[in-house]
Amino acid sequence: MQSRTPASRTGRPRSAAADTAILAATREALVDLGWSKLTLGDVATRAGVAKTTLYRRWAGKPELVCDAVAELFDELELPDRGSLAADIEGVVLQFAAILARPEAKSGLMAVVAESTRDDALRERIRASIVERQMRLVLEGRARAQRRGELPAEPDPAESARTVDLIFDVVAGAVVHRTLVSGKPADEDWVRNFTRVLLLGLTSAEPPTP
Amino acid sequence: MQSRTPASRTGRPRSAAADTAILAATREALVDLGWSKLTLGDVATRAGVAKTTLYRRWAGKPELVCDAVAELFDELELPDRGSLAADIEGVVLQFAAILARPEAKSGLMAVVAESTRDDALRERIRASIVERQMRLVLEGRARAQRRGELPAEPDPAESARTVDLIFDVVAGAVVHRTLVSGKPADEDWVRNFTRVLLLGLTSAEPPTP
DNA sequence: GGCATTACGCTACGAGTCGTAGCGAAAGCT
DNA sequence: AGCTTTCGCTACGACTCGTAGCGTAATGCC
Repeated sequence: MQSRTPASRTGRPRSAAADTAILAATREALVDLGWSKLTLGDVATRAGVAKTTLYRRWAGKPELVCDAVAELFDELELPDRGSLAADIEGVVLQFAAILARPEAKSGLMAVVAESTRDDALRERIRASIVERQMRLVLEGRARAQRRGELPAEPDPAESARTVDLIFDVVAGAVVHRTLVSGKPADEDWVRNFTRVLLLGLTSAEPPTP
Repeated sequence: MQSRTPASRTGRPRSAAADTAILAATREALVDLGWSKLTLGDVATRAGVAKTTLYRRWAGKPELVCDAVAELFDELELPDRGSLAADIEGVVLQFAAILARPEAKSGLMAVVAESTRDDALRERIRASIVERQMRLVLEGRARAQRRGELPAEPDPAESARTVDLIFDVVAGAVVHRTLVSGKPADEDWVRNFTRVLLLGLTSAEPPTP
């Protein structure tokens, strides 16, 4: 996950079971203690490994929690529900369900907060968490364009800007609803949100006089 | 700010200058050290007060940083720029400018992360930070309805739901753009965002066949 | 003016966490 | 076999936390 892959095939290999046990223990500790009271020593005890083993694999608490939280987003999928609106509603509901879990709530925002002063951590988050979400947006958009539900955008720069905008709006709204407003992103809310988003993306532009 | 107001008018009053010095020192420490390395002892030294004075006024680091960050949002205003689109663009640009400052980046997300396990802190954030932003949404919407740019919504429940949605979309998108995607919410982005949002809010709803 | 009351600065303290070093044993590869 | 790397364990200095205790300063009430 984080170790160098180079051809160091000699010596005792690292226990793969330890990795999964540590990441599971990290999520368990996030639920029980939250980010601030979570200590690496406690995680090591929960995982049944020595504290030193943890420090050999992860540089610190942010990196460990980043990897532990990232696994939560592995289950995100983009099933074909027939229409763009239904596809969006499905993915957003999945995303909201993950964010509703306490280990995601406690961990995700804290790691993002740390990343504002740590470029390496920011890149780690981008690669292991954001990347996967962004890919769903790209897939969904391409599928909708094939269906003719969204206009094709020939200019690649303009297209990239649109994808970025969609991504920030969707992910940002769900996160803000769940973590800041503290209200559930339930089916009613998602339906409303999807309606507004789709109208915004598909409506003809007014002449902006 | 956080002390009880009751008629305890006897005894030496708390120094108001100390409050402002402490909050300013907190923001300064946020810039220099970030959330995780910020200690109350260091803040006390920067502010020129004793560490015990800090603990007499604030329960802990999250409460202190919450108050320090909240003051950043005092400057938010809603000038009348003539049209709803221009009003939104103005406010969003103000909001983005605040979020671009390092003390806001480091502090805001960390406090929100803490609030996921602390109801009192969540309420403190709501009252001192979120409340003010929400009021701008309400004002802007009422103004737009007076101008006829947005449809009047007679049902109060439906109206509240719409306002909540707008708020989460606007604040969430800007925060996500700035802190997660790590890209600036500049004029181009804000113009694009405002266009999509307004189209979503003003377009006639399709009959969802 | 004197008195009660509260805030302040300062020092010191136990408790807890951090990240690391050092050791012997275990588990692979050639 | 022999070599190499990981693992579990213990112990350690350094640091931060939040609080207690004390003498002093500033205000309101009489």
